[in-house]
Amino acid sequence: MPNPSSITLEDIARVAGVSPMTVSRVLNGKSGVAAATRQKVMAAVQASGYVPNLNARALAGNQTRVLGMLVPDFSTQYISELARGAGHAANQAGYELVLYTHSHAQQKASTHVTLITRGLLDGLIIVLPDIADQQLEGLHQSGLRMVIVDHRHELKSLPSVDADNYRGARLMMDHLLDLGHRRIGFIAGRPDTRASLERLRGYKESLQLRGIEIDDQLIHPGNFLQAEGVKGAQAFMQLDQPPTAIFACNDMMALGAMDLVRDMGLRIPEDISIGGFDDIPMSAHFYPALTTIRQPLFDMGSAATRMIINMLSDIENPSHQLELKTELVVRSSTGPASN
Amino acid sequence: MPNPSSITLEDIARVAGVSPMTVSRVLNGKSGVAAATRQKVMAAVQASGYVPNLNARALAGNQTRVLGMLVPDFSTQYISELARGAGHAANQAGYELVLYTHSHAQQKASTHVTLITRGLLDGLIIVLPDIADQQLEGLHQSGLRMVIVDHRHELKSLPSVDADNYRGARLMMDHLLDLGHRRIGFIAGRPDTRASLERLRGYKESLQLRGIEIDDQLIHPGNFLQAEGVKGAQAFMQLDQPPTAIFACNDMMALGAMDLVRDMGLRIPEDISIGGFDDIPMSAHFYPALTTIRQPLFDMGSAATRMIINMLSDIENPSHQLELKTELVVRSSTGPASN
DNA sequence: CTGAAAGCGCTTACAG
DNA sequence: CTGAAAGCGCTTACAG
Repeated sequence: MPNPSSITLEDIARVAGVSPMTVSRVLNGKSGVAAATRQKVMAAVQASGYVPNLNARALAGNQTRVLGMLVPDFSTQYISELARGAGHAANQAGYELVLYTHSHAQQKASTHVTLITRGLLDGLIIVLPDIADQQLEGLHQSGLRMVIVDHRHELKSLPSVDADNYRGARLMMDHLLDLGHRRIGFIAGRPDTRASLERLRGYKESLQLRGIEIDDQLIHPGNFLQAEGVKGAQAFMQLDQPPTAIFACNDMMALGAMDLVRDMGLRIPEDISIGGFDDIPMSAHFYPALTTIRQPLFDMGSAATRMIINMLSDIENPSHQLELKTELVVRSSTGPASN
Repeated sequence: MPNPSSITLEDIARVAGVSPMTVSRVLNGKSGVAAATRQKVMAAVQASGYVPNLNARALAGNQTRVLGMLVPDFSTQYISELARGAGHAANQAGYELVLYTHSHAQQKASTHVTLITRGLLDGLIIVLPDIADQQLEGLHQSGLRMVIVDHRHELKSLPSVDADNYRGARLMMDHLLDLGHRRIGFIAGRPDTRASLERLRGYKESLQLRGIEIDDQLIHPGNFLQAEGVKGAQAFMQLDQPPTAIFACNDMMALGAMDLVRDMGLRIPEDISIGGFDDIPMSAHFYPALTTIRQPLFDMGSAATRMIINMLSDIENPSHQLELKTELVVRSSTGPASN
């Protein structure tokens, strides 16, 4: 058996005694091939271990059947859950999913995106883009099939998938408020994300609805990273009147807040309650297990993939701006207000 | 400005008033082009936003300058650290790194690997392969540039990168033994990995060296997942004579063991010590912070990438089997034996 | 230092 | 139901 990677479609044609065209047809599952012919071709493919060259296929004008997912990094479970969902949906539909990041790249992000997309990918899922809206728009105009997960601002024109961040924040706040908390610290997320802004809006409106004044000292900037959770909690605990609860904009920052608070010798939730956002798998194993807002990450990933595949099939896709529900998951890090 | 994705090298040639050949030369940084010509071409490229078609480039016989990393899943920080390192080294050398998994794929893993590799990737890093050794060997024979990270068994012929797992296990055991522990439970990793076997060997030999008999009840099978850590710890704690320390084969299983032990109302490390392996970033934030063995994951990823790039450049690469050092990181989950 | 030709391995119209 | 031709956008020898 020769080296599979040097076998071409023409070789198969020769062995099967048909034209390359016919081999192409059976390989692509097209109709209009006699059963007997199909058999012969299949047999030759099986016997040789032939695998089509994706570059040639793509160049000849069709598609690669590989989808890309561009992520800010590989390090959080937020990303991995999204990727699991996207990968699952892609494979269901006969596509490959490939992940990449441009955090290290020297080139401008947009060039980078164009480069890898030109020919290699049929479509792209962009998670938490740190590319300017205008450039994204340009990419979209230029015909790149894409959907944004957790987009920046109000790109109403671009296909996107998000969770209902505002409502999620409201749920967490109502939970905390119902437990009697009145001073609640808020650690914000990356300020260039709509998700973060929406959660902040939920925080503020929840307070207002109960007639509680917003105290700017209780709002700390953040960036979704653990270390910022530590800093936020630290700032809060140095206040004359520290909060009795902290609502961190994601689970990793909640973890950071827990680290700090525990280092100070406080008990969770007896002395202070802590809530997160995301419900990454790990959060159930924090100590104490984290009360958080569940984003359907897996579903968001698969929904994004299905949207792209629909675009590829030119199927009309009415819901270009998908928003999935969030829900409160009560575990052990929140309890009645201590004072 | 026309749609960048429809501009070809020929368009640039026309605009710059040179032949396509010359454009190709400047794009690829080849010598033997007049400075003035180079300038003209560059200007045309800049103005148009031209980006080369990777498929055409690859098909024409060269390379894509994209490397792949095939991983069992995207969900653990063990993977993300490896990917960070690999991505960094790739970008340093002007390559892209793309991640993918075949866990959902219906097809046989090897077909899958061949498919995506045919044309799309210049080389492949395979992490914790669950592909039969023989098939890997076949892939290698067929000319695929690859390196295995954490390989299965004794594939001496394949390029690989590993940590010194045996020594790592010895370090943890010596630490525990020095703290006075005599009954130490061991939760094993995925049995088809060499890493797991080597750690088990380290466990056993450490005991023997101190003249402590090996008790099979204190060795529990595992698979590197959190849930298996829970089960292992559970089995140990039901013993007539439970261990005073547990050494889990990776950090995620150590986390599981911590979960269980705490649910039983035991204190860590006062009542029982727990040690892990990997030193994933999260482990410093477990409660209590985990004592573990550090694998240089980032470095392993970048070393693997550099090995592939060397192969691509036909640079002789003497050290085809790289083994990186492990070290003990003492934090708060281990302490003196309690009885 | 620069260019004309052939070809990489496929697929898309177009015939029959 | 099947095939001969042209072409996708590049690059590799080969000339000059």
